[in-house]
Amino acid sequence: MTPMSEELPKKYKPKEIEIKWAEKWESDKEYRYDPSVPRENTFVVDTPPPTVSGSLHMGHVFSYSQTDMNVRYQRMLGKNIFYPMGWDDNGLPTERRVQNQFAIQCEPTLPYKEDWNPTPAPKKVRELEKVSRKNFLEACSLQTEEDEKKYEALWRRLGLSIDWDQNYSTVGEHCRKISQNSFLDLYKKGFIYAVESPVLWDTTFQTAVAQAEVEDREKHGNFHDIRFQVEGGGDFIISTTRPELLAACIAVVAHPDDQRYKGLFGKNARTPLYDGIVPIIPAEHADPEKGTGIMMICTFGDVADVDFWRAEKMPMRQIIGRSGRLVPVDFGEEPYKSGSVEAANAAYKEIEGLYAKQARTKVKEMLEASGALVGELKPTEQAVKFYEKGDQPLEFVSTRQWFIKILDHKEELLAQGRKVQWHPEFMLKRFEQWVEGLNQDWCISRQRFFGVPFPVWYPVLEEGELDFTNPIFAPESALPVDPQSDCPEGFKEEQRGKPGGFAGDTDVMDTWATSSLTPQISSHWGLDEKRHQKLFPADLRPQAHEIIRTWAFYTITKSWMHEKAIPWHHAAISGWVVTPDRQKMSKSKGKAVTPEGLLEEYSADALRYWSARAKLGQDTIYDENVFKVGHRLAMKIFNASKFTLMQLQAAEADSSIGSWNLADVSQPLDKAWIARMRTLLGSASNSFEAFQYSAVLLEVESAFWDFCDNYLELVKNRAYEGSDASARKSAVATLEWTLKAFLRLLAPFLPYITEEVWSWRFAKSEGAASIHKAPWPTEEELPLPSEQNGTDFDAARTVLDKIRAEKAAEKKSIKWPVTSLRIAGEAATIEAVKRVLNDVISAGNVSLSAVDLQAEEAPLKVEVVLGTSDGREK
RNA sequence: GGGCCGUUGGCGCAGGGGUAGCGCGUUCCCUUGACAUGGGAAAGGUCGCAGGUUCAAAUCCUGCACGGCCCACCA
Repeated sequence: MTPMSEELPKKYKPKEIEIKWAEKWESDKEYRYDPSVPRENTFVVDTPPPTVSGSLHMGHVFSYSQTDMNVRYQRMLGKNIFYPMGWDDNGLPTERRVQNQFAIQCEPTLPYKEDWNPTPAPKKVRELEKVSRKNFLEACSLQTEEDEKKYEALWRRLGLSIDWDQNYSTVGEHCRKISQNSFLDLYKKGFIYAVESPVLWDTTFQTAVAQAEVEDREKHGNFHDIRFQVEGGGDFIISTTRPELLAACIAVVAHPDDQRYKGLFGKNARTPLYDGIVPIIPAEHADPEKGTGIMMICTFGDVADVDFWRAEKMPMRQIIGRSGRLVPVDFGEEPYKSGSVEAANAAYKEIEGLYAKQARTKVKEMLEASGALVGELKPTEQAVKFYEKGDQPLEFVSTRQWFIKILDHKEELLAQGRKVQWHPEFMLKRFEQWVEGLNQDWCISRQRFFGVPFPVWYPVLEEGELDFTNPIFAPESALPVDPQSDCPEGFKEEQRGKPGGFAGDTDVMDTWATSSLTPQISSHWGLDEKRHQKLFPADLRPQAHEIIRTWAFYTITKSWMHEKAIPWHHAAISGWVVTPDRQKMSKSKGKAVTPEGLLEEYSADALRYWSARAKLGQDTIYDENVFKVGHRLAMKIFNASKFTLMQLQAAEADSSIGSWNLADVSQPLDKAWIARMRTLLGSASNSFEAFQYSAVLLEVESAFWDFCDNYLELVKNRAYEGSDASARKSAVATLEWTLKAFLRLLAPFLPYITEEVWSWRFAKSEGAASIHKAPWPTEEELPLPSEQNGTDFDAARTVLDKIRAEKAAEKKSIKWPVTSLRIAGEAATIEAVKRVLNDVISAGNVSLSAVDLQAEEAPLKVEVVLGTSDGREK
């Protein structure tokens, strides 16, 4: 008879609850993957490894929570869950941060210093300390380890049900091994080649970049109208925004049908300033409508130039160097050509060593002085290609790079993409459009430091030159290797860099070349075949839409190239978090709000609730009001559960009641409520199967409020102190099952409050210590459906609503007595009302004698008359 | 220029051939046996515009406008 209610907590204190359970889940190793379970009972997630670049933001909270909801649902279905976390810590973002944090710069020629330790530098240091590659990499690791601890703490606090034993870092040994192995495998399979050719080049970072990392930015430019002379007489005007490339001009082209220039084809033009002699050639890609219709081809202004240069086998006059400065050239030597060498060299000396932009201004001045510039500059807006992380325009620079052949396989890759189920479906279009628009093979080498090196060396020839035609590959068994510090087989370290010896490939791989292997990294591809078979392909790839062209595309590509397989069955594409004016929440815009701060202010459950409200693929507005709504729901769960348990405990304390189960549900109102719940269970499961977690939440939430506001109100008197034992049993049996069902339905979204409430009673009674391993509620828990539907419940609610409205209109409290209740309507409705009448009059404080029911051929009519006093005598 | 998504009460969203829904906000009311971090009620929309299909269109089709995103455009 001890009232257990005293054991129930009085107030909802989210922070206490959440920290308590987060710790418990960790110490119980609640979310570990079980390798002994067969594949078909396992659900495998290919989690995105967040870039380790300082801090996680609300966009991360948003999308990672959404994945966790799907995962928790699968776990409750009884699936063994493989849900790893990785850190994408290699690559440029880390290098840049380390450079700023410690004021250091990598200088690969320097020797390693044992006793050197990175120390955080004061804010504005101009001089960067030059350190060896190895020291630099150590600083990188130090920085990322610290961040990764912070990241993990946040994920745990947010309640992500990750198996932390599966953690990996993309620059760690395991990933280097897989990544290098992938390189070797693709090389063997003929998908990889190395070639020296013009590639997209970032002059700031001094590295090649891939098409996928390029973005267009609108920039101001100016058309310079420049007069060219024609050999043997005549002239024409070219309109260009890049006059600094005049020295790199290799040809002049116009459309073959362009009457204005037809007569010039076959002749040579003479460039101003340099008197360069270049052929005038017809070319289809010249647009008569643009500029003056005749244009110069330079090495290299754009992709069209590269294509033309390659197709026509023209000479290469590469005047822009790797750093973006103009390199020295001699117009007296091939491949340069000039009618007046000395004047040309003198003119070029003026711009040699300048950056392209500076050279542009200088060339304009020189053209003006020489009289070759016609008229004024004409301003224009133009799209300029930039590396997405860079702030200087990309140039085409001819360098030796490793490539993966994707252009030859567009059709196969499209077919692979179509085998994946995309959520939402239209995201497949993004994938297809990207693949169709590809125009370069995937350049995977980067002239950087913090990354996975290529497992390759080159023989050094007698002259000290490298023999690129005979690369020496590391054997698979030796991986991972660092060709800068490891020796190839059959060589000694002393032979490094010496004629007859070897030299290591100095490049590192594109970070995507590694992260495109996340399914294989998790499955231990090439290392543990049994495990690989169990974890590959994965079930679910969650990711954001802006990286469909990189991460999704490259992952599909690699899986196809390695094993002719798709990497995962489902791709769930999340939207963005945007500001109220629909801008993407960027770091600068979202600075004021950190996930940590919001967790303090609200709760993990509230943040998760906000995440859960948005559909896949749909942007969501950052709105703290929604956190409040989530908080309110959690609190309601707390209070309504407490109240329900009090009813159960009161009934248990009554010896005339005994125990109960769903077979005891006998009252029409209860049966109707169960019928309503049955519908809910069916559609919740359906929606979750389609990864439509937001639809589940919406529906469950609305049913839950209906439960609290209506069913609980209607049934509480009968449950609490009903004199009829069987009616009372019916009530408590319904209440108990309903609460159990709601808690489980809400558990994927609000894992903390539901776990807390579950622990009050059901952890024991149901034999599932954690709600997150309790079975997902389905119709099978319910007795076979009777002829009952929700009608009786609807009837009760309708009448109760009328009574409430009348009391509100009369400004009376909800308890105010009703002295007359007349209900008229169709016979079926009246019958329904009759069946639930006892509950209605009890909830509405109506005396039974005051009720008058009339069946008639007319819409439902309810008349409520209130008493003149509140009925309390004293 | 091509593609995709969206346009529903002040705001945020759901619905998707058959009498317009939810939440927030607003107004009014209520200290009812868990919950005032609460409860009840009310006001508020001819579902972007124009055509078409249909007995019936917010819902399907066509066109347009506006917003967003992706891609292309670099003389």
